[in-house]
Amino acid sequence: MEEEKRTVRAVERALDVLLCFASRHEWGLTEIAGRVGLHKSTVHRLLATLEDKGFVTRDAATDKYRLGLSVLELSAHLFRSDDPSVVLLPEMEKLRDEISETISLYVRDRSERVRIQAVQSMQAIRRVATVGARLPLSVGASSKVLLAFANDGDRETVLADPSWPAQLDLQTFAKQLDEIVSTGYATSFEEREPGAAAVAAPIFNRSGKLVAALAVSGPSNRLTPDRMHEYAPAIIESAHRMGALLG
Amino acid sequence: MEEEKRTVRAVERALDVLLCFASRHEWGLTEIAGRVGLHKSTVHRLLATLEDKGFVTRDAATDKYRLGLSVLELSAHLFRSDDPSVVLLPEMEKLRDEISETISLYVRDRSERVRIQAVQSMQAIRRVATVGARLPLSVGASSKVLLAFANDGDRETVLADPSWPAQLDLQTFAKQLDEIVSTGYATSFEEREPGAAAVAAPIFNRSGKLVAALAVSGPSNRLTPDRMHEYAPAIIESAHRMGALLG
DNA sequence: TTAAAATGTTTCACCCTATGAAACGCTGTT
DNA sequence: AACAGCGTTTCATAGGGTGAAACATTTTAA
Repeated sequence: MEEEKRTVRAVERALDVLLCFASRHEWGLTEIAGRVGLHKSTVHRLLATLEDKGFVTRDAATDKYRLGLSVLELSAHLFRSDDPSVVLLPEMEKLRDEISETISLYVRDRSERVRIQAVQSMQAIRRVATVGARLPLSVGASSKVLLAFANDGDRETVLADPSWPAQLDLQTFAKQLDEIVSTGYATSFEEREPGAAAVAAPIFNRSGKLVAALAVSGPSNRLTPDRMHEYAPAIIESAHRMGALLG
Repeated sequence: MEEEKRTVRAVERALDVLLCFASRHEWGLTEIAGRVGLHKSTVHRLLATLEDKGFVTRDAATDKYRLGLSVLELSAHLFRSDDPSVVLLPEMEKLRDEISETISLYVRDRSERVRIQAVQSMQAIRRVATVGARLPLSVGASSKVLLAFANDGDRETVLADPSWPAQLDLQTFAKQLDEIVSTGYATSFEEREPGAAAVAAPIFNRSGKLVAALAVSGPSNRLTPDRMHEYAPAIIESAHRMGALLG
């Protein structure tokens, strides 16, 4: 039970502080202290360090903390030219132009998924998808794709995760995933967000490894179940073409 | 001389490690240790912590370290809808369409400048400007604008900075800056990069505070000195309009 | 094939340094 | 004027970060 961790506590805490800014732009010192469960003076020191290195700044007006320019600097180097989010962008735009709905690209990160790329529909009513969003793996079409086509080991690890919602019946969920494997795509209708629906298909690289989920999402009155199944073949085909572009 | 620093050493070091990735995508442990001047085992622990929190990942193939998805997550929250880089984007695009050269937006950060927004020229030969780039404050049109229109205090602080290039004659440089204040804009011709030229004008917010520099840059054979002076009025006017949009 | 070099990983004893309680200063509110 | 809320600073304590060294593993050289 000892679970030796070879990490640095002070750094862990500082990064927790930094990650507060993934859910809100501006934080006060006391707010952060409350959220991360540390003493004010500790957080104060951590923030001073983060500020010194440019990872946070203080808003001139409100005096509250915000993300700093070092984050921007790093984000410029996040992706290489051969990364999925770069390589697949043109194909995503093509699919968007074909279907006229918002296209997202998700990868699994432990027991969550992260949207690593998005191109927006140009319709007046549209799904707006922000790159970088971290979402649960338990709901949504792309979640189910990422789980359904994962290695058995990965799938089990995720489902056994303590953060997994207990009310979900694992039996029926697993059956649902197996169904997705056989049809080759997944749909969700007002599953995570009311008024929104999505279709998703897996992207495998040339070695056959699941790399990402390609999702089409939009308002549920336009993206009806019928319409989604109608789009599915085009999405799967697009996902195939994308896979061929990856190492 | 003691200069009490109320920062956390371990965190400082971890952030230094992280900042390595601002100059290159992939790093090996030993490389990083050499760069930041720490022992392998120390860096190993710091990297383990950063990895645990998702700030770095290890490339499946090379086993080297890369930036992780937490950085992407944070970068999505870098700017609020009322931040310059967001508010000024449409006006930047307008200027780009008018002049057909790449437009950049810079802010000063201590003794450097950071490109916080950019829209690219659509010409075949163009200046490519990446958002997040950190550049010296000693050369380039926007540098001179950011210094020329800064508070006297700020200007002096920067020029007194130990990182300031010693070979630059402060007398003539200061005179140059004063000239820029009177003309209202600055130019640079193959100053920082051979083959590149730029014109820049200051953006003041409604309170009259210098917030950013607006720069037009392109290849020096197209953006000749004559052409730059010709463009200047339009750039200044655009910068004025931008300032009116800022609090 | 062996030897050597380089890279990443783990252990461990020492002592530096991160920690949180408490007190302080400041600003705005009642 | 009294109060509440926030950020800042100080300080004694012990908990934890540190780097040397040894180990494991892969890559390069001979």
